Amino acid sequence: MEYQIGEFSRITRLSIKTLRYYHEEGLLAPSFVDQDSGSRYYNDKSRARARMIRELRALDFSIKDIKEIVQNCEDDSDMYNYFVNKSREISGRIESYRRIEERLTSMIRLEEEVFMLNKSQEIQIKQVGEQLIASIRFKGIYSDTGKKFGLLFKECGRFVCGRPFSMYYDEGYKEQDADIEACVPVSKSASGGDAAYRKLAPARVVSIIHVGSYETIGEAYEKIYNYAKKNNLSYAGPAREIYVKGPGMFFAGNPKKYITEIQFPIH
Amino acid sequence: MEYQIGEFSRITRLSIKTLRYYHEEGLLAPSFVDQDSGSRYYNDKSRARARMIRELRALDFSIKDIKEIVQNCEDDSDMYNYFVNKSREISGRIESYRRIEERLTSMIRLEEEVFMLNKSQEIQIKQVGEQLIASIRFKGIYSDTGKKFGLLFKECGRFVCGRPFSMYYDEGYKEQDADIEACVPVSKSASGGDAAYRKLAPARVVSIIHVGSYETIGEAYEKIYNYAKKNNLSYAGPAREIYVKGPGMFFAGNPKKYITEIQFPIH
DNA sequence: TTGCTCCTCACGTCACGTGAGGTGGC
DNA sequence: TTGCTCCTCACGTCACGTGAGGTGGC
Repeated sequence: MEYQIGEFSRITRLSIKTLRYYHEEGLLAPSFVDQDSGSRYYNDKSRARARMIRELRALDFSIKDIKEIVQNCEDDSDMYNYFVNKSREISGRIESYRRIEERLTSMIRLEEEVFMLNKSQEIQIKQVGEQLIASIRFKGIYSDTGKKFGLLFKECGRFVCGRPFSMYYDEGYKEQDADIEACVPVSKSASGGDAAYRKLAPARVVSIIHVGSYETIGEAYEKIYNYAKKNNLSYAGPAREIYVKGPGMFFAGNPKKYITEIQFPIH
Repeated sequence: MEYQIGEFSRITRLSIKTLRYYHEEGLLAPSFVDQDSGSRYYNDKSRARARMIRELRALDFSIKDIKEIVQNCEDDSDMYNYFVNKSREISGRIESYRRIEERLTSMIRLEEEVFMLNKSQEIQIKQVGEQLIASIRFKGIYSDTGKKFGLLFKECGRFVCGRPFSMYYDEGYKEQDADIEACVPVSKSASGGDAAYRKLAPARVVSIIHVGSYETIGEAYEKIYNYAKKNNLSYAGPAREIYVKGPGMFFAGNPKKYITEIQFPIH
């Protein structure tokens, strides 16, 4: 049987343009070409070939690969090496997409958490679990903390598994020479770097979410103090400031939208 | 600080060509362009932007996407929808690559088995396990079997989990009206189609590998009969012919390389 | 003069898809 | 004449990379 290109296209589910392209590439020549009109005609042999090309394309082989395969192979087992190489290539691609997916979902989760926290601005008492942290304790001014986080992120990289936070060891506010510990939750401890690793015991905390720039964080502390007094709570250990949302990975963002959670451990 | 394009390229790990392309696309304009020489100069602001573009490119966003993002977003959380969509897209791609990988590895495994069988051409007695099969039993000539396999593959599709085989119920060779069952191992039974599903009991079998076209399969039967006589074995149930390697998925291949395993159940 | 860094412009990539404009036979 | 099917030719895609050929300042 002979088929016109339109018929053959429907039979093989390859578009007319694709068939013409394969002809041009010398990959799938029609069985006959009318010299006057230039019309292409295909037969059953072309059909088998078209099917094969389709299958190999579906397995992500390039036109160039397929040309080579039809040149060199006359049996499925001759294609063994091509399959092995292609499989490696595909595995590699899956792997790198998987990594991208992971990063995307972690950022999505992060933004969803931020969204939730944005809504719950009540003071509450809650339990926080034990966590492994990497930290750098130093004496200096508040704005030095950023650099310490930089070091921590550099050292812990992909083992970072939570938001950075700092702990304040002074009894009150100090402009200079403050005793600060920059911390980051990690999934694995290491050594040889700038960071110290330790487990932070579980704790009961009074928590408040502060939305807005760091300049106005005093208001949040005020609320916590008032709450603690009213409810007769006594502090246990240094306060933690968790940087839920600050300058982002991509945009510095609007400081009015920054989110900080303050946690005061209590007995 | 201002940087020439070469310096900036090393800082950002974006090639000079890439930087020029981003400029042309209006995605990352230099902070200053020398009108005489056309030389581009970049500053620290360009640096932050370059970093962002790099990150987004690494997450597989297109240049067009990134243009839109920098237009519409001023905060990481504004990118939420872009992340969600990209994540879906990537998941889809992973899924389709996973399917390709699966097909490739199954074909690789198949060819490896064929390779192994090609080497072991001794008669042997072995145990075959229970298997669920889909089958069509019919009376006709040997060459009808192909069509039945066609039906079975069509019906069972991706549930096929082994090589097709046929069972012969006649006592001797019959040219016509032979009583044949075309079978295919499956992982799941169904109903409503042409196939009957049942479990094939485990069995002890005498097995021989026949390499070569089906025309010469008589030789293999001869060897089996002789072996059975010499070892006083008595048959239990119909013989199975397992089509280990016939015309391939891609190439018809050389019939001299076809492989058939004959299994004779024994007591 | 040589070397270095920068520039623009044109072309290639990969597997087709999208027209525009035209033909031949019912 | 209209409709249908076929054709060729040119251009677009996406994010750059690869030259060729040239410039300006040390």
